[in-house]
Amino acid sequence: MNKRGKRMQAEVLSVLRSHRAPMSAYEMLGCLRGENPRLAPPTIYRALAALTDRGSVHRLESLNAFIACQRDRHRQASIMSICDDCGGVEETISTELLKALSGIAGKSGFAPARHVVEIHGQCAACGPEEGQA
Amino acid sequence: MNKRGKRMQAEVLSVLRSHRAPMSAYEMLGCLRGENPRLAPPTIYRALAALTDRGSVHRLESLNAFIACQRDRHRQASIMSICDDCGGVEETISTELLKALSGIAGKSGFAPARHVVEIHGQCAACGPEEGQA
DNA sequence: TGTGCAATCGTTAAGTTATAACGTCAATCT
DNA sequence: AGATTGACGTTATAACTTAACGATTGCACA
Repeated sequence: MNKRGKRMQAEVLSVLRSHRAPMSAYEMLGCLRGENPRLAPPTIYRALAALTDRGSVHRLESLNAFIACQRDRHRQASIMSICDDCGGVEETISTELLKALSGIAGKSGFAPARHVVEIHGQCAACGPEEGQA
Repeated sequence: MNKRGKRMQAEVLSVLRSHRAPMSAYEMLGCLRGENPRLAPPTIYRALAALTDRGSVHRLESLNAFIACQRDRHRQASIMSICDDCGGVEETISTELLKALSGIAGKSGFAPARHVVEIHGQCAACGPEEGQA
Protein backbone atom coordinates (compact mmCIF):
# COMPACT_ATOMS: atom_id res chain seq x y z
CA MET A 1 0.00 0.00 0.00
CA ASN A 2 1.42 3.34 -1.03
CA LYS A 3 1.13 6.61 0.76
CA ARG A 4 -1.11 7.84 -2.01
CA GLY A 5 -3.59 5.16 -1.17
CA LYS A 6 -3.48 5.83 2.53
CA ARG A 7 -4.12 9.47 1.97
CA MET A 8 -7.10 8.75 -0.26
CA GLN A 9 -8.52 6.29 2.22
CA ALA A 10 -8.16 8.77 5.02
CA GLU A 11 -9.98 11.43 3.05
CA VAL A 12 -12.80 9.09 2.13
CA LEU A 13 -13.15 7.91 5.70
CA SER A 14 -13.17 11.47 6.94
CA VAL A 15 -15.96 12.41 4.56
CA LEU A 16 -17.93 9.35 5.60
CA ARG A 17 -17.49 10.07 9.26
CA SER A 18 -18.73 13.60 8.89
CA HIS A 19 -22.12 12.19 7.86
CA ARG A 20 -24.60 10.44 10.05
CA ALA A 21 -26.42 8.81 7.20
CA PRO A 22 -25.04 6.44 4.57
CA MET A 23 -23.47 7.90 1.47
CA SER A 24 -23.25 6.57 -2.03
CA ALA A 25 -19.88 6.45 -3.71
CA TYR A 26 -20.95 9.30 -5.95
CA GLU A 27 -21.89 11.51 -3.05
CA MET A 28 -18.40 11.04 -1.69
CA LEU A 29 -17.03 11.74 -5.12
CA GLY A 30 -18.97 14.97 -5.17
CA CYS A 31 -17.56 16.04 -1.80
CA LEU A 32 -13.98 15.19 -2.63
CA ARG A 33 -14.06 16.86 -6.01
CA GLY A 34 -14.05 20.13 -4.14
CA GLU A 35 -10.40 19.43 -3.40
CA ASN A 36 -9.50 17.43 -6.44
CA PRO A 37 -11.78 18.03 -9.42
CA ARG A 38 -10.23 15.25 -11.49
CA LEU A 39 -11.16 12.52 -9.03
CA ALA A 40 -12.72 9.51 -10.74
CA PRO A 41 -14.99 6.71 -9.51
CA PRO A 42 -12.38 3.94 -9.44
CA THR A 43 -10.29 5.92 -6.98
CA ILE A 44 -13.22 6.14 -4.60
CA TYR A 45 -14.13 2.52 -5.08
CA ARG A 46 -10.59 1.39 -4.43
CA ALA A 47 -10.42 3.38 -1.23
CA LEU A 48 -13.78 1.97 -0.19
CA ALA A 49 -12.65 -1.57 -0.94
CA ALA A 50 -9.63 -1.14 1.30
CA LEU A 51 -11.69 0.47 4.04
CA THR A 52 -14.37 -2.18 3.99
CA ASP A 53 -11.74 -4.93 4.01
CA ARG A 54 -10.25 -3.30 7.05
CA GLY A 55 -13.67 -2.95 8.65
CA SER A 56 -13.54 0.81 9.02
CA VAL A 57 -16.42 1.16 6.61
CA HIS A 58 -19.44 -1.04 6.03
CA ARG A 59 -21.34 -1.43 2.85
CA LEU A 60 -25.12 -1.36 3.08
CA GLU A 61 -26.12 -3.87 0.45
CA SER A 62 -29.76 -2.93 0.35
CA LEU A 63 -28.93 0.73 -0.28
CA ASN A 64 -25.84 0.51 -2.46
CA ALA A 65 -24.28 2.86 0.02
CA PHE A 66 -21.55 3.02 2.63
CA ILE A 67 -21.25 4.11 6.21
CA ALA A 68 -18.36 4.49 8.64
CA CYS A 69 -18.13 1.82 11.30
CA GLN A 70 -19.79 3.01 14.49
CA ARG A 71 -18.26 0.50 16.87
CA ASP A 72 -14.76 -0.27 17.95
CA ARG A 73 -12.76 -2.80 16.10
CA HIS A 74 -14.88 -5.82 15.49
CA ARG A 75 -14.28 -8.72 13.19
CA GLN A 76 -17.91 -9.75 13.19
CA ALA A 77 -20.67 -8.82 10.87
CA SER A 78 -22.96 -6.12 12.20
CA ILE A 79 -26.68 -5.86 12.29
CA MET A 80 -27.66 -2.68 10.51
CA SER A 81 -30.92 -1.01 11.46
CA ILE A 82 -31.81 1.40 8.71
CA CYS A 83 -34.47 4.04 9.21
CA ASP A 84 -36.39 4.49 5.99
CA ASP A 85 -37.62 7.88 7.13
CA CYS A 86 -34.51 9.76 8.23
CA GLY A 87 -31.90 7.52 6.63
CA GLY A 88 -30.11 6.99 9.92
CA VAL A 89 -28.36 3.72 10.60
CA GLU A 90 -27.65 2.02 13.86
CA GLU A 91 -25.01 -0.66 14.03
CA THR A 92 -25.44 -3.50 16.49
CA ILE A 93 -23.24 -6.47 17.22
CA SER A 94 -24.63 -9.76 18.43
CA THR A 95 -22.42 -12.79 18.52
CA GLU A 96 -25.33 -14.93 19.57
CA LEU A 97 -27.55 -13.99 16.74
CA LEU A 98 -24.81 -14.54 14.22
CA LYS A 99 -24.15 -17.96 15.68
CA ALA A 100 -27.83 -18.80 15.47
CA LEU A 101 -27.84 -17.65 11.89
CA SER A 102 -24.82 -19.76 11.02
CA GLY A 103 -26.47 -22.68 12.73
CA ILE A 104 -29.58 -22.39 10.63
CA ALA A 105 -27.67 -22.05 7.39
CA GLY A 106 -25.29 -24.81 8.43
CA LYS A 107 -28.02 -27.41 8.86
CA SER A 108 -27.76 -28.35 5.22
CA GLY A 109 -23.98 -28.30 5.23
CA PHE A 110 -23.64 -24.69 4.21
CA ALA A 111 -20.40 -23.04 5.38
CA PRO A 112 -21.06 -19.36 6.10
CA ALA A 113 -18.35 -16.87 5.28
CA ARG A 114 -20.03 -13.50 5.33
CA HIS A 115 -23.29 -12.32 6.84
CA VAL A 116 -25.48 -9.56 5.54
CA VAL A 117 -28.10 -8.49 8.05
CA GLU A 118 -30.00 -5.29 7.41
CA ILE A 119 -33.28 -4.29 8.96
CA HIS A 120 -35.37 -1.56 7.41
CA GLY A 121 -37.95 0.25 9.45
CA GLN A 122 -38.47 3.33 11.54
CA CYS A 123 -36.08 4.54 14.18
CA ALA A 124 -37.26 5.72 17.60
CA ALA A 125 -37.05 9.37 16.64
CA CYS A 126 -39.12 8.91 13.50
CA GLY A 127 -41.63 6.48 14.99
CA PRO A 128 -45.13 7.36 16.17
CA GLU A 129 -45.22 9.71 19.14
CA GLU A 130 -45.84 7.77 22.30
CA GLY A 131 -45.75 9.90 25.40
CA GLN A 132 -48.03 12.54 23.96
CA ALA A 133 -51.72 13.29 23.74
CA MET B 1 -53.78 -4.62 -12.44
CA ASN B 2 -54.47 -5.30 -16.07
CA LYS B 3 -54.29 -8.56 -17.91
CA ARG B 4 -51.27 -7.29 -19.77
CA GLY B 5 -49.43 -6.97 -16.52
CA LYS B 6 -50.48 -10.39 -15.34
CA ARG B 7 -49.19 -11.93 -18.51
CA MET B 8 -45.85 -10.19 -18.18
CA GLN B 9 -45.54 -11.19 -14.57
CA ALA B 10 -46.29 -14.78 -15.42
CA GLU B 11 -43.64 -14.84 -18.10
CA VAL B 12 -41.02 -13.30 -15.83
CA LEU B 13 -41.87 -15.74 -13.07
CA SER B 14 -41.68 -18.64 -15.47
CA VAL B 15 -38.23 -17.61 -16.64
CA LEU B 16 -37.08 -17.19 -13.06
CA ARG B 17 -38.42 -20.57 -12.03
CA SER B 18 -36.61 -22.31 -14.85
CA HIS B 19 -33.33 -21.26 -13.25
CA ARG B 20 -31.83 -22.59 -10.07
CA ALA B 21 -29.52 -19.67 -9.59
CA PRO B 22 -30.45 -16.01 -9.19
CA MET B 23 -30.89 -13.91 -12.30
CA SER B 24 -30.33 -10.24 -12.89
CA ALA B 25 -33.12 -8.23 -14.43
CA TYR B 26 -31.09 -7.93 -17.58
CA GLU B 27 -30.60 -11.67 -17.87
CA MET B 28 -34.37 -12.06 -17.77
CA LEU B 29 -34.65 -9.33 -20.32
CA GLY B 30 -32.29 -11.29 -22.57
CA CYS B 31 -34.41 -14.43 -22.22
CA LEU B 32 -37.70 -12.72 -22.85
CA ARG B 33 -36.45 -10.78 -25.84
CA GLY B 34 -36.51 -14.06 -27.71
CA GLU B 35 -40.28 -13.73 -27.75
CA ASN B 36 -40.59 -9.98 -27.73
CA PRO B 37 -37.51 -8.19 -29.05
CA ARG B 38 -38.81 -4.76 -28.11
CA LEU B 39 -39.03 -5.52 -24.42
CA ALA B 40 -37.47 -2.80 -22.27
CA PRO B 41 -36.06 -2.71 -18.72
CA PRO B 42 -38.96 -0.87 -17.06
CA THR B 43 -41.33 -3.62 -18.12
CA ILE B 44 -39.18 -6.21 -16.40
CA TYR B 45 -38.69 -4.06 -13.35
CA ARG B 46 -42.41 -3.42 -13.03
CA ALA B 47 -43.17 -7.10 -13.23
CA LEU B 48 -40.47 -7.80 -10.66
CA ALA B 49 -41.84 -5.15 -8.34
CA ALA B 50 -45.27 -6.73 -8.44
CA LEU B 51 -43.85 -10.22 -7.97
CA THR B 52 -41.66 -9.25 -5.05
CA ASP B 53 -44.55 -7.39 -3.43
CA ARG B 54 -46.59 -10.54 -3.77
CA GLY B 55 -43.75 -12.65 -2.39
CA SER B 56 -43.42 -14.89 -5.43
CA VAL B 57 -39.99 -13.54 -6.09
CA HIS B 58 -37.27 -12.43 -3.72
CA ARG B 59 -34.65 -9.86 -4.36
CA LEU B 60 -31.12 -10.70 -3.30
CA GLU B 61 -29.81 -7.35 -2.18
CA SER B 62 -26.20 -8.35 -2.02
CA LEU B 63 -26.27 -9.60 -5.61
CA ASN B 64 -28.64 -7.15 -7.26
CA ALA B 65 -30.46 -10.19 -8.50
CA PHE B 66 -33.75 -12.01 -8.15
CA ILE B 67 -34.85 -15.55 -7.46
CA ALA B 68 -38.21 -17.31 -7.41
CA CYS B 69 -39.56 -18.11 -3.98
CA GLN B 70 -38.69 -21.68 -3.03
CA ARG B 71 -41.15 -22.12 -0.21
CA ASP B 72 -44.88 -22.07 -0.01
CA ARG B 73 -46.66 -18.89 0.70
CA HIS B 74 -44.95 -17.13 3.53
CA ARG B 75 -45.29 -13.61 4.71
CA GLN B 76 -42.03 -13.65 6.58
CA ALA B 77 -38.62 -12.63 5.42
CA SER B 78 -36.39 -15.51 4.40
CA ILE B 79 -32.84 -16.30 5.23
CA MET B 80 -30.93 -16.64 2.00
CA SER B 81 -27.86 -18.84 1.94
CA ILE B 82 -25.90 -17.93 -1.14
CA CYS B 83 -23.11 -20.16 -2.40
CA ASP B 84 -20.34 -18.00 -3.77
CA ASP B 85 -18.97 -20.93 -5.75
CA CYS B 86 -21.94 -22.33 -7.63
CA GLY B 87 -24.31 -19.42 -7.24
CA GLY B 88 -27.00 -21.60 -5.72
CA VAL B 89 -29.35 -20.17 -3.14
CA GLU B 90 -31.17 -21.91 -0.36
CA GLU B 91 -34.13 -20.23 1.24
CA THR B 92 -34.82 -20.87 4.91
CA ILE B 93 -37.54 -19.57 7.15
CA SER B 94 -37.07 -19.09 10.86
CA THR B 95 -39.65 -17.23 12.84
CA GLU B 96 -37.51 -17.42 15.94
CA LEU B 97 -34.48 -15.90 14.39
CA LEU B 98 -36.48 -13.10 12.92
CA LYS B 99 -38.03 -12.40 16.27
CA ALA B 100 -34.61 -12.35 17.88
CA LEU B 101 -33.46 -9.95 15.22
CA SER B 102 -36.41 -7.66 15.74
CA GLY B 103 -35.76 -7.81 19.45
CA ILE B 104 -32.18 -6.68 19.05
CA ALA B 105 -33.07 -3.86 16.69
CA GLY B 106 -36.03 -2.91 18.84
CA LYS B 107 -33.99 -2.33 21.97
CA SER B 108 -33.39 1.25 20.96
CA GLY B 109 -36.98 1.79 19.88
CA PHE B 110 -36.46 0.80 16.28
CA ALA B 111 -39.58 -0.55 14.57
CA PRO B 112 -38.58 -3.20 12.03
CA ALA B 113 -40.54 -3.40 8.81
CA ARG B 114 -38.42 -5.45 6.47
CA HIS B 115 -35.56 -7.84 7.11
CA VAL B 116 -32.68 -8.54 4.79
CA VAL B 117 -30.73 -11.61 5.82
CA GLU B 118 -28.26 -13.05 3.37
CA ILE B 119 -25.42 -15.39 4.14
CA HIS B 120 -22.60 -15.85 1.71
CA GLY B 121 -20.45 -18.93 1.84
CA GLN B 122 -20.05 -22.37 0.38
CA CYS B 123 -22.86 -24.84 -0.02
CA ALA B 124 -22.52 -28.49 0.94
CA ALA B 125 -21.90 -29.58 -2.63
CA CYS B 126 -19.15 -27.04 -3.18
CA GLY B 127 -17.55 -27.42 0.25
CA PRO B 128 -14.43 -29.46 1.04
CA GLU B 129 -14.86 -33.17 0.46
CA GLU B 130 -15.49 -34.94 3.71
CA GLY B 131 -16.18 -38.61 3.36
CA GLN B 132 -13.27 -39.22 1.05
CA ALA B 133 -9.57 -40.18 1.36
C1' DT C 1 22.81 7.05 -5.20
C1' DG C 2 21.19 4.69 -9.11
C1' DT C 3 18.67 1.02 -11.31
C1' DG C 4 15.24 -2.47 -11.79
C1' DC C 5 11.05 -4.49 -9.97
C1' DA C 6 6.53 -4.90 -8.18
C1' DA C 7 2.61 -2.74 -6.76
C1' DT C 8 -0.64 0.75 -6.93
C1' DC C 9 -2.39 4.83 -8.84
C1' DG C 10 -5.09 7.90 -12.06
C1' DT C 11 -7.59 8.01 -16.14
C1' DT C 12 -10.49 6.64 -19.89
C1' DA C 13 -13.95 4.02 -21.18
C1' DA C 14 -17.45 0.96 -20.88
C1' DG C 15 -20.52 -2.36 -18.50
C1' DT C 16 -24.33 -3.13 -15.38
C1' DT C 17 -28.36 -1.91 -12.74
C1' DA C 18 -32.44 1.01 -12.20
C1' DT C 19 -35.86 4.69 -12.94
C1' DA C 20 -38.09 9.25 -14.72
C1' DA C 21 -41.16 10.88 -18.02
C1' DC C 22 -44.72 10.67 -21.17
C1' DG C 23 -47.90 9.42 -24.67
C1' DT C 24 -50.80 5.25 -25.64
C1' DC C 25 -53.80 1.69 -24.80
C1' DA C 26 -56.74 -1.52 -22.13
C1' DA C 27 -60.27 -2.24 -18.83
C1' DT C 28 -64.09 -0.60 -16.35
C1' DC C 29 -68.15 2.16 -15.28
C1' DT C 30 -72.20 4.79 -16.53
C1' DA D 1 -70.48 4.50 -26.85
C1' DG D 2 -67.80 7.84 -24.21
C1' DA D 3 -65.35 9.20 -20.14
C1' DT D 4 -62.20 7.86 -16.64
C1' DT D 5 -58.50 5.55 -14.53
C1' DG D 6 -54.44 3.38 -14.29
C1' DA D 7 -51.04 0.31 -16.16
C1' DC D 8 -48.23 -0.24 -20.26
C1' DG D 9 -44.46 0.37 -23.70
C1' DT D 10 -40.91 3.31 -25.08
C1' DT D 11 -37.28 6.59 -24.98
C1' DA D 12 -33.99 8.43 -22.55
C1' DT D 13 -31.14 9.00 -18.82
C1' DA D 14 -29.52 8.40 -14.13
C1' DA D 15 -26.94 5.74 -10.78
C1' DC D 16 -23.66 2.32 -9.63
C1' DT D 17 -19.47 -0.38 -10.67
C1' DT D 18 -15.48 -2.25 -12.88
C1' DA D 19 -12.02 -3.42 -16.84
C1' DA D 20 -7.94 -2.03 -18.86
C1' DC D 21 -3.72 0.21 -19.22
C1' DG D 22 -0.04 3.40 -19.09
C1' DA D 23 2.27 6.25 -15.52
C1' DT D 24 4.03 6.77 -11.06
C1' DT D 25 5.55 5.49 -6.62
C1' DG D 26 8.05 3.07 -3.12
C1' DC D 27 11.20 -0.53 -2.24
C1' DA D 28 15.24 -3.82 -2.60
C1' DC D 29 19.64 -4.29 -3.68
C1' DA D 30 23.97 -3.24 -5.93
